[in-house]
Amino acid sequence: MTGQQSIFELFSDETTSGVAFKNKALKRTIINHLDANGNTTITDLAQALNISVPKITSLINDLITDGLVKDYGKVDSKGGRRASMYGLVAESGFFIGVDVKHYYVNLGLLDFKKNLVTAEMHVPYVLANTQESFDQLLKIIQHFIGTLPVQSRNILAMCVNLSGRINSESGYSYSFFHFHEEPLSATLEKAIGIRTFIENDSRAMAYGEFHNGIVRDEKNVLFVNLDYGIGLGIMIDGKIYRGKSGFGGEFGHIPLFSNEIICHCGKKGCLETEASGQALIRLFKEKIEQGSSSSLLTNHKLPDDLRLADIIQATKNEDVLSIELIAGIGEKIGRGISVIINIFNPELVILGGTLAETGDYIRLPIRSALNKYSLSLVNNDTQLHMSKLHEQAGVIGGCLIARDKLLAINS
Amino acid sequence: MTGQQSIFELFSDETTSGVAFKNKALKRTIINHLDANGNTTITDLAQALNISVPKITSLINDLITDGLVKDYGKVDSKGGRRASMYGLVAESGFFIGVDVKHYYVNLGLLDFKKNLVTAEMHVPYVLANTQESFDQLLKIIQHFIGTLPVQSRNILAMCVNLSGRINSESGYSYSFFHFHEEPLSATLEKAIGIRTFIENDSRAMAYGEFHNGIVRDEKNVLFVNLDYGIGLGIMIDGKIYRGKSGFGGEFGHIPLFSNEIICHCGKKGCLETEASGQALIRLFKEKIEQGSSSSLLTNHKLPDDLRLADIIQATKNEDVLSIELIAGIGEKIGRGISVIINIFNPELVILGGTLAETGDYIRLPIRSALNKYSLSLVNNDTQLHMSKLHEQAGVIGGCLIARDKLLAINS
DNA sequence: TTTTGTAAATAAAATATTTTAGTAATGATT
DNA sequence: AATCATTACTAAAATATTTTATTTACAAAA
Repeated sequence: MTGQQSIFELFSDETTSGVAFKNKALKRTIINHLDANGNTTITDLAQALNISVPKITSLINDLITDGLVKDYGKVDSKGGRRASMYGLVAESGFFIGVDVKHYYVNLGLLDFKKNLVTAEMHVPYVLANTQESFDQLLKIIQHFIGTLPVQSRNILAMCVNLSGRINSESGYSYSFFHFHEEPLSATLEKAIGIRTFIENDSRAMAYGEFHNGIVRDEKNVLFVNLDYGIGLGIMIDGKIYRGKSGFGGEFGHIPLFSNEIICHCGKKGCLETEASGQALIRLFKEKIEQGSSSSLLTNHKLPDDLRLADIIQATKNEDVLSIELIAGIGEKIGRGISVIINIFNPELVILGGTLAETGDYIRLPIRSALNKYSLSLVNNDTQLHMSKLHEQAGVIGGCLIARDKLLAINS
Repeated sequence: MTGQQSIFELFSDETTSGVAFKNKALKRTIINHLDANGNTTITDLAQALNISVPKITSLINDLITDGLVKDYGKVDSKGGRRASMYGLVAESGFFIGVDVKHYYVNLGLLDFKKNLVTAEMHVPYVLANTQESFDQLLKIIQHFIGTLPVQSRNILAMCVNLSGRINSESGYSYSFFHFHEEPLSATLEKAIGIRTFIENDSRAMAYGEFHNGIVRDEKNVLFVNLDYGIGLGIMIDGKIYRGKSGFGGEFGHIPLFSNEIICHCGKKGCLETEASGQALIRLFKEKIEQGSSSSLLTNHKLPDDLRLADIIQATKNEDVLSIELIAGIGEKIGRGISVIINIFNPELVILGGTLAETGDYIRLPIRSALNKYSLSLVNNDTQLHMSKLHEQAGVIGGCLIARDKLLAINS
């Protein structure tokens, strides 16, 4: 009976009570259902939600006048009157994801039906913990918004992914841009003018894969982000797990090795010291110094700023040293993953991040290490897959987090 | 309007729909609320559940005629009419927990309000994977039920805790008593005549601590069971985590060491090979062979079947060798725990199981290992506490699992 | 004591929701 | 092409729930 209320109004509980409150809750339930199950009929909704057909009809009509739902035409029938299909309206709202990497930024725009409308990949940028770097990031975001084909007031929310320790609930980032008293999310929100969330990069990528990537019905999934560092995104019971202060999934710093390499976290023996992009680069340089050869050498010298992307590219050109080193790294990563498989007994482990782009070169050694180190009973339950969204995992994940946080989905 | 329906009826969804279904759901919600929040008033319930006062009144009256709820008298007021307090009825149903250890069984009876009515501890029994051992266990359970002061038809459910790999959803036990095609829970149910669930011992103990022990409002908690093996119970978002097939928390077999000791799981380097009760006994025997002295020696010889309990007792008598070895074990356990702290960033880690009964002898080396191996930011979030329920954790946890599975609480 | 302010409980009225019965639409069958 | 069986949808009736108003109960202040 309300009609024409804004999305923001529908998704806030303030000052409503009694019947109005219940109707709002029911509408949100319907939107959630349509989101999770796709377009459906009134009869199906009534059955799934245990609400009478006339009531669903009236709620759906409300949602249609609100512009959030529309009639997608009739279904085929096998005898009997054909039912109308109702579903979400893609254009009723948009969401921005900003995936900040070490040397570039990816940005994307998602519509209400979870389609990626636009993506701008590899915008050059150097992430550093300075005010200049932050200002630079703001400019990149503002420029991106300027290029978008949608009105800015239809952009409902944004999520910025950063590496390091982030409490996405409070909005504080501890590893980067922690310059003010106020949470980073609030600073961003003021500067950009859009409701903003922040999230750890690995968790955002994981979120993308979980809700718009390779995951289908699995509810307990691990996503391993293989990049300069090694990150972990955890989905439990269909929800992203963040830990007490948002520091869950610090997989790179579990003390798995008995070496003397001091990790940038200050401890010794971290997984990351031997099984990460950083470690790969270190080993690569060591090998070259010891006289190994590689297609990356020009005049017997490595480029000054040898990047992970270079080595990954080299494996695609069959560079033997790169391939060998990646196999070694993979074996160690596999040992790390076997730890979390034993603990989580997940349905699926996804390998993502730049290193995962080497495909079987990294997957096979990981697979064999899992067989070696995981309990077979536990291991048999667990599928190992490569990322489906590849380098877009972060943007898509970011957009989805913005969307789902705003709509209170999966929370 | 229904009145006088049985608990089983209320907690099954079959063949009900429409208003009747919704009323059942509401009643369950009320019971859940009373369970979680204790006795409360109609006004409070109406506010908390967003249901009108007259409706709550009528549901509460129904529950009273059902015998599930009763009036606990008036609250004090500071002006205004005094409200009646309503709460669950302790005697409306009972639950049995059976905690099967290596050398004894603990049994307990819990009432509807989560009070432990009776417990019979340390009933002698030797756990072995044989039919005889199983039959013996059945006899112990039947005898216990015979001694109880409540009618058997008021015992609503039972849970049996076993070590090893257990899928509590399907009811299959893989490490013990896997003699038939049918799930072990079904075999037990037929033999005893009470609705039966089975659960992994560490998870059951964890469940006890989570819902009736040291945990207050924490939602992300780890329970480490230090016994002959080393088990892990995981609470995430207030719910016990079981993993895909119920094999989650295989903490004892993470490959943390680079030793050559073959674990009983068949792998090398498992945490359990160096940080567990088994390892403690092995080390103890080695030390004695190498000429160390201990109060456990009689005529320079160890008892043939040296048990963990003996060594734990010895520490209480200030036996130096036992204390030293436990400190060493603690250090290694601490390294293992630091792995899961980094991954989970939990609010609380609870140390339980027989080894935890050595108190500070085990806690302090664990604590110092955590400082050494955990990321400090993550570690600062995490409290480390000893078990509150001690050896009763298993029985209480078992009873609670039976109760909560039947009532569909926390699921 | 009486009054007053406040809150709970109940009753009555107003709304809302479900149920039931009936109508519309459609493919399959005759 | 007409009828049948089936399902969606809609209208009206029946029931349920909330809202509002009233009564009851209680402590503190006058």
